[in-house]
Amino acid sequence: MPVTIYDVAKQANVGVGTVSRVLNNSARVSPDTRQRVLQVIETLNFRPSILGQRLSRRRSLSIGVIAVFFTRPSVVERLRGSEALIASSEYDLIVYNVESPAKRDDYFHETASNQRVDGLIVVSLTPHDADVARWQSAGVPVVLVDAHHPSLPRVVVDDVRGGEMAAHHLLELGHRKIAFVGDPIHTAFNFTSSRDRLTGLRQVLDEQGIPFRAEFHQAGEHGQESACVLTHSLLSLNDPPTAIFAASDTQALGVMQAARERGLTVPRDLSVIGFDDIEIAEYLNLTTISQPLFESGQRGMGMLLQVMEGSPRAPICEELPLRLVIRGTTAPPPA
Amino acid sequence: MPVTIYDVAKQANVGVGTVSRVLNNSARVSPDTRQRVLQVIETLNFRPSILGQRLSRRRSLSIGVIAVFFTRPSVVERLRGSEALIASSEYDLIVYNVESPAKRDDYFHETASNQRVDGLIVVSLTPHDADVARWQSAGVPVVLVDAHHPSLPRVVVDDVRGGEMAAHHLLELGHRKIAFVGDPIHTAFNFTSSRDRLTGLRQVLDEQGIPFRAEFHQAGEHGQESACVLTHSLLSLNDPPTAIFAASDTQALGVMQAARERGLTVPRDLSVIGFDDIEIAEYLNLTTISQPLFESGQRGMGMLLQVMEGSPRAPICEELPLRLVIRGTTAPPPA
DNA sequence: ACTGGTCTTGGAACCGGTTCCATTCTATCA
DNA sequence: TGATAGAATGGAACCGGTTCCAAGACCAGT
Repeated sequence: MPVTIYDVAKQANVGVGTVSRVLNNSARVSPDTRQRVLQVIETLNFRPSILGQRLSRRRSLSIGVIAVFFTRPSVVERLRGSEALIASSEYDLIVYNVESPAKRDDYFHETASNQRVDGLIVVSLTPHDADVARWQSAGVPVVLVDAHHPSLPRVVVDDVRGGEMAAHHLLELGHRKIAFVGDPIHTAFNFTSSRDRLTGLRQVLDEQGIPFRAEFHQAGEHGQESACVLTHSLLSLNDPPTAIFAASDTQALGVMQAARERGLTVPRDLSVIGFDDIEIAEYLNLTTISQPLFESGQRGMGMLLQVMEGSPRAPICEELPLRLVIRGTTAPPPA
Repeated sequence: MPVTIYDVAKQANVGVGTVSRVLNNSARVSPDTRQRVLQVIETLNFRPSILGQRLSRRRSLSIGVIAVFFTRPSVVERLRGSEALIASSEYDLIVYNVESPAKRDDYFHETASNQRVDGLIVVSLTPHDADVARWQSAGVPVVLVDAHHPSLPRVVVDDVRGGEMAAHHLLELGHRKIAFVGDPIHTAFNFTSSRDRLTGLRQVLDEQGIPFRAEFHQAGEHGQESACVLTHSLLSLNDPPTAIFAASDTQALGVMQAARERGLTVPRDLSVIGFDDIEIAEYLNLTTISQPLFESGQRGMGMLLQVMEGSPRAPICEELPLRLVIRGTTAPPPA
């Protein structure tokens, strides 16, 4: 039923090779032959089957993105960046949403065997050496976004530095009692950003000779509700913090909610700083460490396309800049 | 280099047909032959090429989603729903992000020609009859989410009814001066929801004999900033509204921002009601009309999978329920 | 007229599966 | 024992493109 390249060839009185050459308008075809073939393609309304192309070229013409996808606004923003760059290419974008370690491993495997994708972007997930080896032996280029592996190109931010920036800001405002609300140190997904941000905070406090009290470190499942609960226990302490650094804006929302529930005014009674600068942060007037989310996805895709073009240089680690965005949720501590 | 079905066949001393039968473990193969083939598959670490399968089955084994994608939180939520359902199937999810009418038309065309996708979900975009005809003649099943077309199965909400619900709520609180902030009546994408929600509002006002003043209808580009600007002009009127119905939560954010900028307290000085119940609405304590976003994506995908299984019944229009969620941004008008 | 080179072209082989038909083998029954 | 049905299997044909090789056409130079 559908019209194939053979139909076109017959109709135009040429061989299939010639039609193919016209389609991939590269090889040398005489102008009038090309014209005739194009004419027939037009009248028959022929569109080459992508399935046939994919098999014969041994390329899937699609790029996969594996991410802990929709649970975090930051990830959506990164994905937007990747999509923006791919839209003008010949590739389709396939999304693999990870919701459990098992799912992650599934996808890591699947993308490495049969030629499901020509290239892969992995967001915020750290692959094991075995995963990397599998991708390499399968010849699948992989770029990491917001994750590290020594033998993979990647685009990252310096989370430790980000933690330091938040710490300096709060110290400069006069805070000495600074608490941290973040993810668990060990998560099923091996997330490192929350841990690194805490490290930055502690480094600065150490330098300044300010002890970081154990009870000022609160960790729990990523999310607003959890952060709210953790903040309540912080604010119930005998000597509560005057400032809270949340490992993400989402968690900062929970912190502010807890403050509101206790009748505290931010930033008069409590300063709050977040991380990421997701869209809603501006509306909420949240002071935060801004990282270029959209750009990270875009640059990751850019690097991937380059690698796929065949520039097999040593894996690049591109570091995107962080920026302290001072808005309205931080102020000097109450007198 | 990669191991094929022929390698397996030779090694196992059987024909390729037999290997194929084992792979699709359906046809009758003797137990010990199956065992032997599976053994060889294991030792050779054979994974059938998805590209070969796709061509021979003439199916792309993937499902596309066309959406005005990442610009709206509500769309992300719908997409999550679709993804959740597809993850356990054999299909890959390809996302097509529409950013202009031209892009939309591109995607509408592409998905209808060559066998790019086996099925399609279209979110919040209304296809033309010509588009529908093209998909039908190409045999591509399509399901609409948050959009209408008489010959396509779809999952929708009753936006007019939603407008009525918002109107009743505000009237019951005692408001008589109710304004509306929404999208332009005619958008490049033919969005209807904002228009329908306004219709609902006006119907109720008409019934109650309350005139709807022309200057109380403000329309502009979808988004927070635009809504903020529009609200300022509403609040600058000689006889300003006491309540504003925003066509979406995103726009309600802009409304509240404008109120804040003018030193007005919500809901004491001004009541605000939104639409959608996106995630942030709960945090902001926003009164809104809640629609099941996640579920809409999920149900759409469910319908699509059904249609693809081959239940060619008449196109179903499934209507999801709306729900008034009273939170903290609506109150009786100031005395 | 013959030689050698370039340009254009046809079509077979191939990519890696699925499917169907023909064949072989085995068991059952008259 | 021979006929027959059914199960198991091999492999050619096919899906719809791309690619490569050989061959034909054409031109210039001697």
